Amino acid sequence: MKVASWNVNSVAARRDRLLAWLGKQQPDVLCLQELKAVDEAFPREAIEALGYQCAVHGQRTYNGVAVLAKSAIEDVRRNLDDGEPESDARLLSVRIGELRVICCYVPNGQTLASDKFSYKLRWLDRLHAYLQRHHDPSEPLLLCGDFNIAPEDRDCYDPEGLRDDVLMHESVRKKWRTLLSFGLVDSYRLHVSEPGKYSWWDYRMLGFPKGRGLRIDFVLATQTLAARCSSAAIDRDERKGKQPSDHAPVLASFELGPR
DNA sequence: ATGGTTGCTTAGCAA
Repeated sequence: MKVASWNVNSVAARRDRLLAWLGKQQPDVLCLQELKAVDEAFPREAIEALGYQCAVHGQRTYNGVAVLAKSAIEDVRRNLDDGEPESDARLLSVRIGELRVICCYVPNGQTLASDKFSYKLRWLDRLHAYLQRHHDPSEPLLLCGDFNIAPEDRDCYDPEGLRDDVLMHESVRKKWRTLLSFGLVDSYRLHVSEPGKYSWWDYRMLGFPKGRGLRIDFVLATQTLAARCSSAAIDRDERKGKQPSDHAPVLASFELGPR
C-alpha cells in the first residue's frame, strides 16, 4: 500500500499537476492540504475518473483538506470534535478498510508573538487530545499532513539562523514530541537518516534553487504499521518545473499482506 | 540590500 501526503497550495491552481501526479504515482491513499477551495470546486469527477474515491473538507480561500483512496472510504469525520469553536478546515479523518487515515493541516503560526502562534500551539495540544480521545496506539493508524514543524536540526537548511522561526522553535518541537508520544513514528526516518532532505521550500528568495528548505510534511504511523513500512521518499522533482506547489509530496509504502 | 513569490481575491492577507 502506497500512501502519500501533499500540500498542493490551491487545488485549482494545481489541478493539472495533481491529476498527472496521480496517474504517474498511483498512490493507494493521498492526503491533500491547503485546497483553498470549497467542496463544490474540488475536481472530484476528474479524480474519480482515475479510479479514486474522495472525501473533501473544503474552505473558501484558506485551508481545506481531502483524502483520496483507491478503495472504499468510510466513516468520514471532520475537525477536532472537542467543542471549541473552529472556523478552519484543517482535519479530516476517514476509515479505509482496517486502516484509519487522518489528514491534517497544522496552523503555520505566522510569527512567534502573534495570536496565530498561540493558536498553533493550542491546536497541537488539541490534536494530541483528539488522538487520545478517539484512538488507541495499537490501531493501524496513519496521521499525514503538513505539520508546519521541522522536528530536528537535520530537517532545516539553517538551524542556527532559524532557531526562532515558527517552524523550528523549541516550543513547537516540544509539541511534536508530545504528539508522537501517542505512539506514532515518522515513516521517512525509518529509511533515511541524512540531513538536507526537505519537503517545503519558500517561493521567495529563490528558496528551491538555493536549497533552502525544511522538512515539515509527514506520514506518521502507529507501530503496527511502522513495522511494515518498506520504503519512504520525498518526490522532490514535483517541486520543479512550471507552477509547482511550494511543497513536494511525501510517500511511504506498507506491506499489508495477510497476517 | 530588511526585499524577494504565489494564490485568492481584487488591495490585502496568508504562507
